[in-house]
Amino acid sequence: MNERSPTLIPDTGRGNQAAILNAALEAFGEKGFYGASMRDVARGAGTSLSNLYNYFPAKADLLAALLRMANDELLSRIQAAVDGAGRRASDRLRAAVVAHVGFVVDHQVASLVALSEIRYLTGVARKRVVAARDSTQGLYEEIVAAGSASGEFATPYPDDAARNIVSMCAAIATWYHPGGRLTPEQLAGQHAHYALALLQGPL
Amino acid sequence: MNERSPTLIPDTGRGNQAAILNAALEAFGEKGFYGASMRDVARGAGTSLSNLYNYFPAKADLLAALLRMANDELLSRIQAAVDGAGRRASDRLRAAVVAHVGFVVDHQVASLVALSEIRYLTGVARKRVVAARDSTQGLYEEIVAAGSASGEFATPYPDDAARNIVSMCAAIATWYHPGGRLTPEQLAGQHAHYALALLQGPL
Amino acid sequence: MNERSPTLIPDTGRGNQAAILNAALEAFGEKGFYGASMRDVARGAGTSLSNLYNYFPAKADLLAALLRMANDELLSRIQAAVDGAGRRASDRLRAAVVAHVGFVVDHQVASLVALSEIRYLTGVARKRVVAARDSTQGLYEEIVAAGSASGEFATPYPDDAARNIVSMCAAIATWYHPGGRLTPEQLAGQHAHYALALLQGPL
Amino acid sequence: MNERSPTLIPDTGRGNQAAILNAALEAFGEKGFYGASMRDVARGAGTSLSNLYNYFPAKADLLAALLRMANDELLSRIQAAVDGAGRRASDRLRAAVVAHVGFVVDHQVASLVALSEIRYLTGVARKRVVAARDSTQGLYEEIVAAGSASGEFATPYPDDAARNIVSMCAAIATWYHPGGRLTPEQLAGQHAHYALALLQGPL
DNA sequence: AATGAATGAGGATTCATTCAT
DNA sequence: CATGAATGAATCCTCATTCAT
Repeated sequence: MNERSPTLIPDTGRGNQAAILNAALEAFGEKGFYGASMRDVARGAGTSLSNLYNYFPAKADLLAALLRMANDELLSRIQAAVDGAGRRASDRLRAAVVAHVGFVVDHQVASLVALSEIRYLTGVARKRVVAARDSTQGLYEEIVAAGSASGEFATPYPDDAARNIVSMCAAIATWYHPGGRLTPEQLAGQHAHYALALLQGPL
Repeated sequence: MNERSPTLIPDTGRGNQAAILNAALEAFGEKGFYGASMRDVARGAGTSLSNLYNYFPAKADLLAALLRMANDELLSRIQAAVDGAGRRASDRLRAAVVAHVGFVVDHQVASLVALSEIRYLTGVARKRVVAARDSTQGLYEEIVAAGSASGEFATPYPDDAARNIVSMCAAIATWYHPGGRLTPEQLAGQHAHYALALLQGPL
Repeated sequence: MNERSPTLIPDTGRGNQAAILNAALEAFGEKGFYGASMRDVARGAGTSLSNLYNYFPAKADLLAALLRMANDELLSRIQAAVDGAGRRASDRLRAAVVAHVGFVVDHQVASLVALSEIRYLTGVARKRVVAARDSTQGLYEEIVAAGSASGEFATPYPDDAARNIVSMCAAIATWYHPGGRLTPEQLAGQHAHYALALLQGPL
Repeated sequence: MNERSPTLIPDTGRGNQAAILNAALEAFGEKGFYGASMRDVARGAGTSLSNLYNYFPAKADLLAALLRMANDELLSRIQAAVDGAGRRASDRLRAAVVAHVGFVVDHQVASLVALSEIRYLTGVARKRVVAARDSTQGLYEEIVAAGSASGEFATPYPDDAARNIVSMCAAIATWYHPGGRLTPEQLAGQHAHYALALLQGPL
């Protein structure tokens, strides 16, 4: 909960809600959606099993809430970074990637859960999360398209490149260890470099 | 089982073993390791629940067998491709990526399962699969290192670049649809391009 | 639950706990630990299978609880009887045997289960029950040793004699039928006689 | 299989029958009738699961065969010992007990199984084993009755005393350890003493 | 005799969820 | 809001047994 990590899960004032969500995040992160039980969540949240249902009517709603928050936060971070960047597409892209990597590092577990447990969402909840994810990718596509139009980028496959940028950023969650060889800032810088590299024309 | 898809699961002669593995692959792919039940697998294999246990003493052994096969096949495909390529690092890298993408496309479900269900493996089984995965990445690292030494590549972070190449190839399994906009060959070519792009020096 | 049979299983207030223990006792007594299923116990207790696990986390815990109660009650009955008897070792022994036989008759099924199902206990639970059993035998050994020292008894093998006394009392559970030829009191008197007879010197 | 232990299980010449019975004895002794599985028995006998059924059509038949053999051997050993003893009831009783204890020590596991697993026998098989057991006790009752008639014994409860003699001998199986404090011969002598002690009149 | 494959019933246990308080 | 008790369905897995070879 430091400066770099504005809390993902809002303190709603409703006593245990945040504790429950945090416990669910941890449980899903450790054992997966099916592997984690509501009892695990209750234990982690320090409340009773039945009390969970006063906040979330079903297990899937816990996952849905988690994924919605994660995607919203990711999207708004990237959006804000892009808005604060200059006109040039490369600057905007760099800002987006730096924000993206920052989010993954700040909320690694949430990123991991968002990556691997979305499949267990169904119906409306799933559609909303997928839409948010698409919005994120859309941001990248816009930047790439603008850069292509302006001649800054030369990639023959703008949308595919955008997707790969997202993949690379998301994949960080699967291997990152705090305190590793690279600082978060270095990691972000590195990935900004990769993103720009992907947008080059034929070599 | 066409030319592009040498069977992942060997026909052992033991009647149902292949059927069981295929059913498990399908079930794990669709519902995840915990989400799929042994009944699902039995149904898919056209045998009785209890008979599964004559072939695999535990559910986790099914997953372990699947992941071992997938990783072995991926590794040997890439190895063969690299061995058959020329001397130049860029040619070798291109061959590796093309083989990699080919595998993911041929065995998309297995690739997806290998990507997302490995976490449910424990003990020795997990170690073996992780080692196989590391071997694959090691292949890329060798190629990148050789190319860096020869001056073909200029990336300042060779190992990180190798990891991102693997991430991009693996991620294909999460979105690819046969019959989509790109043929498998185009997809492979595109990713070979991305791989080389990642290895550029400062832009 | 009459005067002669102060309840073995305490009414804890927790609604079903006593019912579950009683049902388990009956089931284990009738079919043995492995032969009885948790479904049998649930049926006997008039509750659902899954609800059993709110009270006892495993089948073995049911057995452990049962055996602990039986041994505790046996030990405290004998202890109380001995404490209430006079100084003479023969009086104390007689009191112990009478109490022992009384327990076996009052709680025949529990005695039988304690005799034959203890083998299915493992780990700490087993150790505790074995210790309680040894305590009971220790009571007899003390009495016999005291009587030997005072010259009341002349047996050349005091500890072996004590063990046989216990064996004889315990064995009653394997054949006793309420309403048989002997009243419980006669049976107790008879066994008190046997116990003293065992302590004779060379004939 | 030394001189003191003429094999309980006859070598029928039918290849594996003896091995199967021995494995069943060991398995039932270790885990109990329900706790041991036919797979355990097959493994112990070094044969296949299905081959068991060529020798014994059901699991219960294995137990029945075992118990029949054990009881037959016990009975015939006691019978022979009594027949070889002199006229005096005390000599005959002593001989019976010595033979009885010898059997329990020689075939401790079988004795234990006979003691504790008979409950899992049903129907005719059970009746036959119970009858054999009653015959053994009958032998003791005859001796005691004869000794009572002749004035050698003075017990007021001849049949109950006989039962207790049997109980004491049988109980040896539950605690005996080869190489313990007492040699088998000492143990036998001790129990002969106890048996005679039980037959004394009022002390 | 001997075996490997097969099966239906049932084993203990855990699940998400509900309800009365 | 909060809880403990309760439940039916489902979990993985093992069972004794059968059958074709």
